[in-house]
Amino acid sequence: MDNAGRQASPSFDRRRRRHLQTREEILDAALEVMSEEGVAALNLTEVARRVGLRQPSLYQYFDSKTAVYDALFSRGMRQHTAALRDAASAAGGGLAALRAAMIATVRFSVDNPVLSQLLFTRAVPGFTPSAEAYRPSLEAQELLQSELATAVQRNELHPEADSERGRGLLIALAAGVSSLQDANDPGAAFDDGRFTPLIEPALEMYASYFAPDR
Amino acid sequence: MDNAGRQASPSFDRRRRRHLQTREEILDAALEVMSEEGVAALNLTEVARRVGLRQPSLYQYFDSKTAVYDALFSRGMRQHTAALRDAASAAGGGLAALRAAMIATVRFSVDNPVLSQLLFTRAVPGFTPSAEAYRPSLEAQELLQSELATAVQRNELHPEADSERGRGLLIALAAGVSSLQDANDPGAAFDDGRFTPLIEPALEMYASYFAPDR
DNA sequence: GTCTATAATAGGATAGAC
DNA sequence: GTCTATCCTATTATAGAC
Repeated sequence: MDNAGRQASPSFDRRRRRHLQTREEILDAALEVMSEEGVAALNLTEVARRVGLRQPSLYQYFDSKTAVYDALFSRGMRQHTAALRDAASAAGGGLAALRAAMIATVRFSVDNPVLSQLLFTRAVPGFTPSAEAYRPSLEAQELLQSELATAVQRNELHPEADSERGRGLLIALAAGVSSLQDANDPGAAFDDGRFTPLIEPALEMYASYFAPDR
Repeated sequence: MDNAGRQASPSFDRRRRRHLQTREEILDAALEVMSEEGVAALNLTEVARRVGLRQPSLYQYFDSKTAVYDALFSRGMRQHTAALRDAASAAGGGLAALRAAMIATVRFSVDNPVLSQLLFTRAVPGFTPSAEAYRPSLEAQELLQSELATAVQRNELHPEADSERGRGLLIALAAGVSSLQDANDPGAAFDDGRFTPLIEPALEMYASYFAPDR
């Protein structure tokens, strides 16, 4: 191959690292712009300005505006899945992990409202995520399902909790609290939100509805 | 006044009715376009084409694109409030009315996803509804609160249900089910939705959590 | 890899004839 | 009240020099 030697050289690695770093900066700037102008109103000229480039130079990093959205989607899904996984594993599995995961999800949604719109709603007209970008969300689903099974096995929840209905209700609670917060107290962080504390009684309500002895 | 005589004449009334009717047709077409292209991607040229007019003629009916959004918002809020009010009064007040109102809200959201995005989220960048357009939603809030009070008085719900926390949880349930449906099974009507049936156990969960004897 | 210049398009809004 | 014509601006994307 032509570039076999170049791939092995340290300068090539440095260049590639720099390239990837600039890509990240572009994505960060894109999120900023979307925060200010709206998810659907991503403006590449403004993004370029913020990273200190001219607009055509962005095409060295992304093939199109849609590619920027897709990279944001992919990175966002990975971040969300990681947050969920970390919270669940720190809580030690089972019902405690489910609680922690749902709280982490609300926190993520509220602290990243723009990204959440991109990830969880159809806010951007032409955009459909690629299969690769969508994949991390499958891991998150599996993780949730596995913790539900654990909670049932540990006799922390009724077996009915580990059904499509039970899973749906759990997710609906997190989605509901997030959207309530976003609609009625936008801009507030998770820890300052007027509605985010509702996730606690919501999970309590869920746990008592699916109590093991029912 | 100059037009005192004209206002009294039947032809003036006819003309005014026709004008208002065309306004409605424009709003309907706008919703159609938004359904296909995205809430934020309202395109006045396309709207004009669908109602059989040229784009500049729309300015006889609305001063600007924002005015179209505002009229949609106003009409949508009135429709939602009416649906909620009708459902509640048909159910006879109290807990039954609350259930009916929440189901009506989910139905409205799922059957009008685009309109719901405009009403309940910040999907359209530059747009903020006028105070007048926003008013009907206050009536809906009062109605909900009054039925909560009734349900407590009738000993159908624990007094704690009629608190900010209780109200928040109730609304979060409806919002959660709606957003779950929209995100995971978009396009389906309320009666065919894979997730809309969750509103029933959700309300059951709510009622048992706020059972009067707890 | 970044730039200038520019193409290509789209879409909101206004002027003025009929 | 509707039209044609047009303006104006914004913004994605490409060509080609350095």
